[in-house]
Amino acid sequence: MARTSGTNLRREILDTTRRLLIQDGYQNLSMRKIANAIGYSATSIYLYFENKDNLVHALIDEGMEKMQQLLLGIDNLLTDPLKALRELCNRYVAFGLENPEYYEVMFQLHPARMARYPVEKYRKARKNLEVFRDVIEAGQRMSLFREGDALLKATAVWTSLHGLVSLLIAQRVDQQIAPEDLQERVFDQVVAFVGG
Amino acid sequence: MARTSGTNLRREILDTTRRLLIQDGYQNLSMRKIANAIGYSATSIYLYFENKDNLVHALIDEGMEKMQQLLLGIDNLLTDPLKALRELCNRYVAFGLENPEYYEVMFQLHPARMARYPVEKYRKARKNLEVFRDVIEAGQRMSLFREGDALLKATAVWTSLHGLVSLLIAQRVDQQIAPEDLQERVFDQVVAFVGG
Amino acid sequence: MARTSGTNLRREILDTTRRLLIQDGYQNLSMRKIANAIGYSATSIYLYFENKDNLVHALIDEGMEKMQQLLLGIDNLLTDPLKALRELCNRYVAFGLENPEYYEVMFQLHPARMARYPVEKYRKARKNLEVFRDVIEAGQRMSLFREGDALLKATAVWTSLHGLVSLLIAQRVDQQIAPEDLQERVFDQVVAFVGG
Amino acid sequence: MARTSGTNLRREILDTTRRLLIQDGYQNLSMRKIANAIGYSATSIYLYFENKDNLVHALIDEGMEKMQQLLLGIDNLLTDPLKALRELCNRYVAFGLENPEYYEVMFQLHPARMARYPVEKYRKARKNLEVFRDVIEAGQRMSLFREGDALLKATAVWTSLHGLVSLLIAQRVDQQIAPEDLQERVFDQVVAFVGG
DNA sequence: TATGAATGAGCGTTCATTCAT
DNA sequence: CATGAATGAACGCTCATTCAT
Repeated sequence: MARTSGTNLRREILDTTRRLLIQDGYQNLSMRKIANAIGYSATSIYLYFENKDNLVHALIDEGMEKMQQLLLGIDNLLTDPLKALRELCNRYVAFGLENPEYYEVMFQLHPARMARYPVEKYRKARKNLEVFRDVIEAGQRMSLFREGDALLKATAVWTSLHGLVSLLIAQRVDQQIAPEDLQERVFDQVVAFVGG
Repeated sequence: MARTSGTNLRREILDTTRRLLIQDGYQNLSMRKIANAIGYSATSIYLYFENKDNLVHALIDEGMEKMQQLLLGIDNLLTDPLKALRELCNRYVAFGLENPEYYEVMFQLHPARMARYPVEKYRKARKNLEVFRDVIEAGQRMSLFREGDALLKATAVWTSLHGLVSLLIAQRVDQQIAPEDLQERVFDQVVAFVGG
Repeated sequence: MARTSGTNLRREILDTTRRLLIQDGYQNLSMRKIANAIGYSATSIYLYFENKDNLVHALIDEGMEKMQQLLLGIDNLLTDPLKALRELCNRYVAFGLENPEYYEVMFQLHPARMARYPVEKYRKARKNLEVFRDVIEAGQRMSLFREGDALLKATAVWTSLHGLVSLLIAQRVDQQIAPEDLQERVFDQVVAFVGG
Repeated sequence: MARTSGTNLRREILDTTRRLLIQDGYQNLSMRKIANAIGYSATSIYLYFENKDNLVHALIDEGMEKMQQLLLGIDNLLTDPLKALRELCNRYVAFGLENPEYYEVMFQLHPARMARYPVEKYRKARKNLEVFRDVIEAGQRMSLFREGDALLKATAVWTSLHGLVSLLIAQRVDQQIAPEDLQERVFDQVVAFVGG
């Protein structure tokens, strides 16, 4: 029985999968659980996604695009690199904390545990890193930032941000530490490092 | 059939579990496999560990202690904080990269997704952070490092290191980046931040 | 969308099914695969065949007819029974070995395990046997063959040929035995038996 | 709950599997069906057989041994080859008709549809053929049978018998033909061929 | 202390088929 | 004439766990 208009089920599957990912994590994600959660038979999922990997891939894809739009939405991205870098950090972390389900599949999943993430999607993933790199390069051109391999610097920055998001999501940060304090401190570290 | 004195089986289970964990990853860890590997029946494990979660908890516990010993084994830990900080970073990352699967279980497993990790074990995990804090405090006392909340700084440092290890383990670092370069850059960032 | 004139789809289904059958075997034959292969929806098949069994029955039917035509195409079928008998054997075995999966469905599928194979189709299957019988009878009339119940003799001949094809298809013949040798030996046996 | 003494379940599984094989054929044999039929959980089967293939292999093995004992039990096997050959045929066919479930997995299963039947079991399978060969050789030594490659002749004989059994089991023999008549005719054919 | 026997729940996936349009 | 949407049943198999001994 068709409950909603056709292609909406695809959306519903994706959304429910995200919800379950937050709740139970990737390890405990199962096609049946998704199906039950949306009130359809497990078989139905296969009408919209070839298999579990494909479903997760689609989710990763969405996440990458969302993050990219968020990062590219910054004002004066290349004209005010100092401010932009800080805002990049802000938005990256905000995205992670607000979309932990995306974040987990996007960045914490070991590729060996999934069918290889298709090459063309990796390109999309890399775009995010390139935003950081471009901003750093812009800052370098304007002599606001120290010289040095911009991609490497971008990756180092990303490393810190990723650590921050990961620990906060996994609730591994000591309770005595206020997340906002830590976040600010990490941003300081990052900005200081890129050189302001 | 009692092959060895009683409590040794507990040890054997832990050692084998760790080995299997490092070899095959958490996803592929199963009670049956552990039992087979040590040549006992699966049932026997339950004589020493209430369930799988408990066993894994005990393992995390041991991992934390191992890492602690590794970190505390540094020469002149509190007398040469500058060198010590860099060596702390070195050893932390080395531990993570040498035991990737182990590291994942220790730091990436979401506590809410396992039976609650007992509070007193969290204290042990915290010990590692405290080593970083103590070194930073020592440096501050010797006026080698900038002032500021040492625990917070330690956490920020840890954040970067954790990010580094996580990304490398998950093989998410761009192929154009040499891991050693990235590592050095992150260490620089950390040391610069703590202020040398 | 109607791509070709109506009843041609039935033909297309049958042809494709046969192709898939020969390619992948009965076990791997599925309605969805057939549908995909012809570029129609799975549902469409049901417009022409009540269910999978029916489709396969129709295919068996066609196979029987094909074989019959093959057998009836022999020159001087009833005028030179000696040569004809040997050629019958030749063609029967060739058909089996060239279409092993098809052969299996035609002769090895247990009728009780499919929806009852309609009686009138059995008649068509019987036609093949009758070709053998007719040739034997012709030979008897010409005093080339020994007397005796021709249908029974035909069945005995068929028995040997079927055994030969079956064992070769199932790859159960000892590797030391060259298939051609075996085939010749069996033909000799058959011809000798009918009595030349 | 242990209903019967331990190792009897293995027996029960094997027997039930045979029963189901007659009923539904290999294609429709499933672990669940077996489990249901014996009133145990599907999981339990895996305590006694590593997987479905292993279970079927065990069955094939049993069948081979049974048949071998049956064939080797003939009196004066090598001293009265003429009688022995006919009795071999008798017993072979009798075995097939009385144990169609064994027969199906033993001789009709295409190896590609199962995990490769282990090599050492193939040896056992070959033993049956060798009984035929040995009798033929004995007859040749006593100048009772015509000369010629005994293994090839044995295989040709087997071919006919296999065809007979297969068609009878699959109920493909025309209803006008009395099975006993056909059987006798085939035996005549065989014996005549080996040369008496 | 240790085990053999057993299980219920679950996994991803495929299948033939139905039904409203 | 043809389909898109959907499903229930089944598949082989693995898992953590229990329980009587």
